[in-house]
Amino acid sequence: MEKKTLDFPEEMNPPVVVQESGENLDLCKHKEEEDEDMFLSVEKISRLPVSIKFNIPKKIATKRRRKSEEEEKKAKLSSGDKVLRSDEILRLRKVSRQKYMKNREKKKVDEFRDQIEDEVLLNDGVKMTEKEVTEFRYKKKLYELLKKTEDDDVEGYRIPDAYDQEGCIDQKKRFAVAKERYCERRSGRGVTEQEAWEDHQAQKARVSFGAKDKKGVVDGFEFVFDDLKGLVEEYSEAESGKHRGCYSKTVGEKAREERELLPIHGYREELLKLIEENQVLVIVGETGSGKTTQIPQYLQEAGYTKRGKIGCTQPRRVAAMSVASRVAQEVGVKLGHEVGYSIRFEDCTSEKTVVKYMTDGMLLRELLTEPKLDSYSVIIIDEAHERTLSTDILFALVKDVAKVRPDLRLIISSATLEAKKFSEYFDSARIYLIPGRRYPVEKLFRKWPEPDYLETVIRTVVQIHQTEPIGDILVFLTGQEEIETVETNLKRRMMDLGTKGSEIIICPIYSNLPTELQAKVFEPARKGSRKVVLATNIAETSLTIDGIKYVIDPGYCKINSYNPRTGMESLLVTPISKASAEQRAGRSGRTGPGKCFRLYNVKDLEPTTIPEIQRANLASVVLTLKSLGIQDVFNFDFMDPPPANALLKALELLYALGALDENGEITKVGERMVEFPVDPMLSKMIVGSEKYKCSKEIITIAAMLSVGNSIFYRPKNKQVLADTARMNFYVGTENVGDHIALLRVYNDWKERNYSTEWCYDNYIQSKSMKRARDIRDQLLGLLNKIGIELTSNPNDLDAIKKAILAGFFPHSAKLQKNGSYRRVKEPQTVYVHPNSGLFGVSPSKWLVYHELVLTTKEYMRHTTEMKPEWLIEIAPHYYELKDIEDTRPKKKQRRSERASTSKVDTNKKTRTSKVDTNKKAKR
DNA sequence: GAGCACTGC
Repeated sequence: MEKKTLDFPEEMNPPVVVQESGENLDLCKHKEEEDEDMFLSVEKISRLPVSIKFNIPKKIATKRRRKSEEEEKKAKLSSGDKVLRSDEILRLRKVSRQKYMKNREKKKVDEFRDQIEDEVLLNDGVKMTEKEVTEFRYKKKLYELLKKTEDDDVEGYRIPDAYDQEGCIDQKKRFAVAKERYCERRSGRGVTEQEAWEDHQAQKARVSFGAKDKKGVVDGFEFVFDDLKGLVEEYSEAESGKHRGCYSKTVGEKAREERELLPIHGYREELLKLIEENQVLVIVGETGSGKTTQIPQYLQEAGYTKRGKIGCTQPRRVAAMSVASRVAQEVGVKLGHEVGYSIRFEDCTSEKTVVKYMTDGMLLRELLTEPKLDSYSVIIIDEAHERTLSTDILFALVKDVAKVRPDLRLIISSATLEAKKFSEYFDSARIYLIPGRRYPVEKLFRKWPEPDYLETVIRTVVQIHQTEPIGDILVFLTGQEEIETVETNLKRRMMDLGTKGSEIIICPIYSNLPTELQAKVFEPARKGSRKVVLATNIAETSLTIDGIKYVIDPGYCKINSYNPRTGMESLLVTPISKASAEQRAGRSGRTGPGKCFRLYNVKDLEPTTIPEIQRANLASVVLTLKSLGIQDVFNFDFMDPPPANALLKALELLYALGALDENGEITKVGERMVEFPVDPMLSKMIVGSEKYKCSKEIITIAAMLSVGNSIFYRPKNKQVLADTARMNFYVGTENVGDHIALLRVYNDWKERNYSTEWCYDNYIQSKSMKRARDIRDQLLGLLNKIGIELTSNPNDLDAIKKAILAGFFPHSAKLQKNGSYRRVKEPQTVYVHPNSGLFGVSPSKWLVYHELVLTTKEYMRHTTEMKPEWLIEIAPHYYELKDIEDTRPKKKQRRSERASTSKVDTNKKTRTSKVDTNKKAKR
């Protein structure tokens, strides 16, 4: 009580500022100078679009200061603030009249600047008009004149910062002040600020019961964010131990000591108690709380490992590896002994392993052999909010397992936005909040979407470069094409600007970029220059770049969605979700306070992205479920059920492939197929290769196809050379298709001893080839496991093509008169993809293709010529003679064909619905 | 003559 009145009079508490999105940006409890700055800057955030800002000195603002209070209220309302009660305002004034006036001043300055900006905005997107240029000059002049009279030494134009009345406060200084305060407190009172803070936080972290206490959860969570202030530096030092110079202690010792500095440390006992008492616990642990590394250790220390392993899933391989290595260090054991990880192609565990990190897909695979997870005592599903296909399936499966195993503990770790949903899903499981730790990120945004965001991106980069303190810039773009466009335009712009100012180094990064070119992103920029990273979504979660201080986020990304009706995939440029926006902004606050320039308004965004399970091809998912003995996939306990027609399509396909029988139960073939971690059509192709004595070739092709479309590298300036190199794999007497070409690429590479140089010479990505080799090795092992003999038939291309058709017979297409193709079983026109070796050569009449993609047209990717009679030979249950009949009289036959097709369709439907009914009956 | 974000088993 005393503390409160003495140090922080209540009337001095800044008002709670709510951004338009509803987030509480600043909830400082202590009245300090920077609080007011923060208040101002937050207020600015809610009103200022990002563009050239003019720093108008106080003078103008002073003139406008004496406006009525009503107007002030209005202004506050319009900026999204909660209006202060008028008595509070009066008291506030009493206490700090002068300061308040200064704030007013600033506010009015901002308003004035807004007016100017609105005018600038009118000309936004278009190139500089005469009017704009004149205005620009005029304002510059005005500014300079005013500057003379004001004793202000700020030069030029800049984006508003968290400034005080004198201008821009250096963020570092700001934190130095905060730290000073922290030191003072420590000496002045018995309680250190850290202790006080921990006390405070301990009250904040609260347990809530499912959705019943939603408000509490949200409030509590948002509360814990930002009052770290003075502690931020303390903590970050602890966290980034590797950056510290002196190593008098061993790395392990240091790591162990640092454990105690993590925010989660204070909640250890409470957390353990909760886990003991509750079978399922949803944990909201913010970035930097230490949950991923600490919880498994706490559980181990509490003796959980006596009953079984502690498994912790991660959505990404690198995460599983690096976290495991960190924990092994902290515990002081060798990685792979007591602490290990398990990812595809790499099992770094032993019999001793009690804490096991793994990818979510890996746990799903383990469930196939160990349905009750008997060897585990605790399962932690980390980053559950990312909602990968695997985690979504895992949710339902572990929920089921938990019912039959009361001793099993389940911890679901998620970000705020979805915590409530997870809790509801797990039968109102408890939610526990652990505060995180991170640097503050100032968010500036546009009220309206940008008409030409690439241009705005370039302008913002230039502006940051000219007006903001040193620090690298990260720009989020949707794809390679955009990255290349921005790169060339930005270079041009920088040239136009001449030599004044320091240089910028542009680093593009996207997953298809060869590794050696990707490395450039991680090199620190030369002294005096600034790095500008142009990245796709890869920089959102997958890789972290040090030194980023500014993030420019246009708010879009490409999302893959699968259309079950047409069986076609397409990549769509889509607005990101609020969750993504937060994640992107956070990328600027990793090593120090950051700034994020949003070229959109957060309030226009959806809260979360559509989960993958609702937009993916489900063939593989359904086969996995069937193999786990889940009969009724329609009533499976999905957190967000996928569309019914997507499930139906998957069932139909699996039935056609022979993986399911007419009752919808998994067959022998299906059991074999499920062993292979590839798409069901590919696994059927592998299983089918046994018959054609070419399993060796087929697993190579399957591996190459699994890698995707990143085998051939096609740099912009060497396209012709790259294309010529690619066509070398197609030469031969026969019409070599894309599948055979891929086989040749692999075999040639193997012949050259897997040479990287050979890859360079042939415009092939060695990274992809190495991946293909890994996959092939794995497939080889599995072939052995299920007892398919490794046979080779390299010269019988027909045998290989037939084996391909064994899996891909539904993907057949026939040439039409106009040169396009038509799918045999679906009334759909498709085209050979321009990247195919069959593109532009004398067309083959019948083709089998690997996949359909919708870009500018409906394209077949990876196609190979085939003979129509093979369709009947291989898939007599699927094709009739009519389907492949060559010549026919025009009208009559067509009608009959249509009739027969629809008949087949009806048959299929009845079959499927029969499958369904049976399942329901069984249930 | 088009163009492919990112993961995972």
